[in-house]
Amino acid sequence: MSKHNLKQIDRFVFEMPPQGMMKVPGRIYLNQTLLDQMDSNVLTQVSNVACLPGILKYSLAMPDAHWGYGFPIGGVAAFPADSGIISPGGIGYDINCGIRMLKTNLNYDQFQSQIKSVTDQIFQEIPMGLGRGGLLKTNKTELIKILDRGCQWLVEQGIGDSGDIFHCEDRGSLDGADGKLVSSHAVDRGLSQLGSLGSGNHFIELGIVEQVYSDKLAYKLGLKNNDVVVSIHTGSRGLGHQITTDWVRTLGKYVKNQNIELPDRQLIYTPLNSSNGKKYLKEMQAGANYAFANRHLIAHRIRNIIETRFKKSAQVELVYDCCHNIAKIENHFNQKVIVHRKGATRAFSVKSGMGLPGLGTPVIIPGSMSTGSYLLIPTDKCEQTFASLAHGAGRLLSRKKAKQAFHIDKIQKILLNNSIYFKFTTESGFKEEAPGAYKSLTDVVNVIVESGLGELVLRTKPVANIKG
DNA sequence: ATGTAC
Repeated sequence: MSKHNLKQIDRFVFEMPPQGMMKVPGRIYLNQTLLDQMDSNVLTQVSNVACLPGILKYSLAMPDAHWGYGFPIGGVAAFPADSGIISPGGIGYDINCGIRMLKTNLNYDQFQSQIKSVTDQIFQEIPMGLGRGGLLKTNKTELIKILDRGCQWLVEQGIGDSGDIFHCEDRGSLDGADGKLVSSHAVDRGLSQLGSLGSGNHFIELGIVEQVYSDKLAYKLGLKNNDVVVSIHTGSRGLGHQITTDWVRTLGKYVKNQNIELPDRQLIYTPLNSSNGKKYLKEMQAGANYAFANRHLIAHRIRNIIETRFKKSAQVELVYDCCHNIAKIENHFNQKVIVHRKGATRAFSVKSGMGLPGLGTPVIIPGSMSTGSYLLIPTDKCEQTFASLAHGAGRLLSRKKAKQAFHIDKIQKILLNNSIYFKFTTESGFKEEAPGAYKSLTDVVNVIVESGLGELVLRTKPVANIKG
């Protein structure tokens, strides 16, 4: 599948007509620049996903789409909940990788003198990087409760408050999760990492609200110009990875035994209503609850750091927490479906009654470490995308290419020129995350806004960034 | 993304 086979059906929508085994068309939301920059393997992956049994409407790719395991990152696909399938490739190894934004009641002027020391303290106190260590020591019994109930259990233990739950996708806990099903290997990996950032594109960023596009929407979110915010991007660490590894192995055998033909071996799946499908769903939900709890614990420690430093005059509250890698059972087009979002954000408009009162589900879209984030509110038009939007700027260069292309000094210079203080765990990880390794966040957000899928609320500017 | 291989 090449780019010239794409048919432009709207200003920012390109369609891939069904060919061969494709059951539905592919649809990609992008502009000409993003199309030119896009790896053509993404098109192949979109068309491969379109071949999966029972896929509804379209195989979708968001404007930040790039190459991934089986499905593209930025891929969205829905299947009937009663007769459809679930596929680990449509969720990703890092189950419920996601982003959480916190707001403070401090403005830039009040915070400025403390930026470096707060960042240093966060860097020191939050476990990060590839190794071991987590903020909360638990035993297996407690961990199973976290797998079953996510943030809700933590709040019952006195960690965080009800506001932390309310401002979280699915209130920080997925029903149906069953921690008892999770392999002891996955549990063991999870025990030592609960409350840790990880590595790769995981980060903690201090930012300020630089531009407000909608006073009304920003007010509803409790944000205004110059407010200091903190964003946390991480997922389910080794536990989620191990759950996925376990199921990729099991389902690989199933697909082989059933002689199921697939355009790509990485697209292994199982019927959702099979015994394996139900188990995988429950384990995936348990992994998602672990990721919610992980972000919750990191946020809680950052809250303590800031509140202690500012002598209790400071308040740190959750703006919203969005999942990026997850499958959800939802209603779309008058049907109960399972939506796979892999590197995509849930986007229900206010009409849905989901998310926050009078808003819908806020969508936080972070860029590279030099660009900050956008906050948007989905419009009713997001029905077209099974209530999904982009999740970031999207990689332009692979990790390998980024490491070859960028020198550490140059990245540091870019950040210093932008007055962004930074800390990182490894030089190679830092290079992989160079700003130049990412596409333009403005292009991604423009596609969303110009195609009528989202309304801009505000943009933040980074003042400090920590890379795991 | 990931104790970057079973």
